[in-house]
Amino acid sequence: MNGMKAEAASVTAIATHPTIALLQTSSLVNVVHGELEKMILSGRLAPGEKLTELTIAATLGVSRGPLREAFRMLEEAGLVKITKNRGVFVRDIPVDEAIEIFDLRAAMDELVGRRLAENITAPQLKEIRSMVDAMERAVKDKDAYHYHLLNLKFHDRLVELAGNRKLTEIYRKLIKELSLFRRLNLEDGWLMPISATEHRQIVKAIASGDAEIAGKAMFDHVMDSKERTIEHNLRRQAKAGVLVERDRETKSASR
Amino acid sequence: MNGMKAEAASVTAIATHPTIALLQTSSLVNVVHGELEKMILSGRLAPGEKLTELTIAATLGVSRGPLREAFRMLEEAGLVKITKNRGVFVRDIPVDEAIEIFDLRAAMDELVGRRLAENITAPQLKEIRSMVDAMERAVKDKDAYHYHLLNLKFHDRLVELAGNRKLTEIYRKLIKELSLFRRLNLEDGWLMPISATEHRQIVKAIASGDAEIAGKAMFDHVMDSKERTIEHNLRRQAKAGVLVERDRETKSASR
DNA sequence: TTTTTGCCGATTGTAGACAATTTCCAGCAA
DNA sequence: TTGCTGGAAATTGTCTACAATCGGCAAAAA
Repeated sequence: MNGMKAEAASVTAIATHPTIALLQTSSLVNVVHGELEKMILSGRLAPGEKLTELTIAATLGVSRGPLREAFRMLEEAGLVKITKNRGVFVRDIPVDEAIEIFDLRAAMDELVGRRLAENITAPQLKEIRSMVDAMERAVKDKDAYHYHLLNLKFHDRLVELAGNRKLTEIYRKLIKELSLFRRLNLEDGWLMPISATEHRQIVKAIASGDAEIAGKAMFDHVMDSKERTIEHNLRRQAKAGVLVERDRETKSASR
Repeated sequence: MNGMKAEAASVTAIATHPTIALLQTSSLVNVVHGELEKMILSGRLAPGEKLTELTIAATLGVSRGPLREAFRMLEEAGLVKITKNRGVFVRDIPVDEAIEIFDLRAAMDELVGRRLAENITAPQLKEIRSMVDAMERAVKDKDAYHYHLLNLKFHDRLVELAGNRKLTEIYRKLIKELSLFRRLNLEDGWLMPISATEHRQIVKAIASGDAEIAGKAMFDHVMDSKERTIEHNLRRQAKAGVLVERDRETKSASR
């Protein structure tokens, strides 16, 4: 590579390179953890799926040591479940737990709403307004997927703007877990307009500066979102029957 | 237990022994994790302290593998910080983060108050009343340590009774992290009476069945508790001077 | 003196080997 | 067919060994 002679100089110089800086801070464990998380959240590794150490290790090209450490992190984050002597499985969030997470999120988002009403700045307000605009365009275009992404981003940004890092951290963990709730993703197409309207109201409440109203707007929105998601999910399950579930299990077992 | 062959019977019999049952469900990793957590929360491993793998491994009588896995779990839980190629350190929660945790806790406890006001049963109400009684006795006895324990138990029980397992899980994680906030533990002796009074009000509000009032009582209590703790902490720091801090850093650096 | 450079010990990162446990399947009996 | 029983294969749990990296110290240069 580049001149190895000037060692000291090259060290500081190299550290500015993003890829090298990454190597300096993140070990294999971090990389593997990130990789697995992406695979789980994207659905490439489906809920209930077994993660065999040797297989995954070979796939990612690492040994079992770092992989097991990454598994422990994912377990603590609630994305996988480790059973002694049996292995690691992608977690499947049951409806009860999804409901609990929504309720908790509602309380957290209420806090977000209050804080934002008190502290938001003009440019920040402008920023989230433009996000709402983008979502309304997605509604008009009937682009459910895009709307879904914007919606995630919108709420994430609101939490971030509330300025409580711990809150942000836990909020994001909850969202990740929630994404393991069966096919919560998109498909809630015809509900977009309602959701979009509520977003407009949220921004209005925040802009008004009334903490309680803004908090309530956020709280109600999440609770409504919960109702919609759960109900939609139950309907799906009823429609598809339990056969789908059995089919999926059989397929993964035969692999 | 019922008439199987000798072997099968003995297996099920053994499983009833608590220690054996533990061995069946928990691996070395879990044991080590639990042990380290206890040592950290009890203060035996102090914030900022370095946890050298070989040393800890020798102390606990395990190899580095399981220990490292336990470290990863503790890191994800926010109890230690892992720095690549430098090692594992017990985390030191800065004031900012403690404040953030209190604010978040307040929002969560507000939810707890609301839920309890709506759903609490008579025997449960009786139970928490008796806990408040016990705390008031501790106040009379000026037993700060006992009060501290009862206070933790009281709030933990309230969260538990709210019936949201996810909420309970995260609440407990936050409490653990918060316990790493410097000398939050006890020492807030003269503030006990105020806190005790607020507890009485909380129970009253819950018993009234008004969700919003109960929620607000919980919220305010946590926020007051935050103010007391932070202020108390700052005063301590000011009294001791910054010299202590410098001294500690110098000592650890020279090691 | 102050700074720099090179080496050495200590510690962490990763990989591989061995032990323990579970799972799967063939074979047999009811 | 159903259910049980061995035993082999697969998988996980743990340990040990080796490689990579860091921090500190001492010697040399400015």
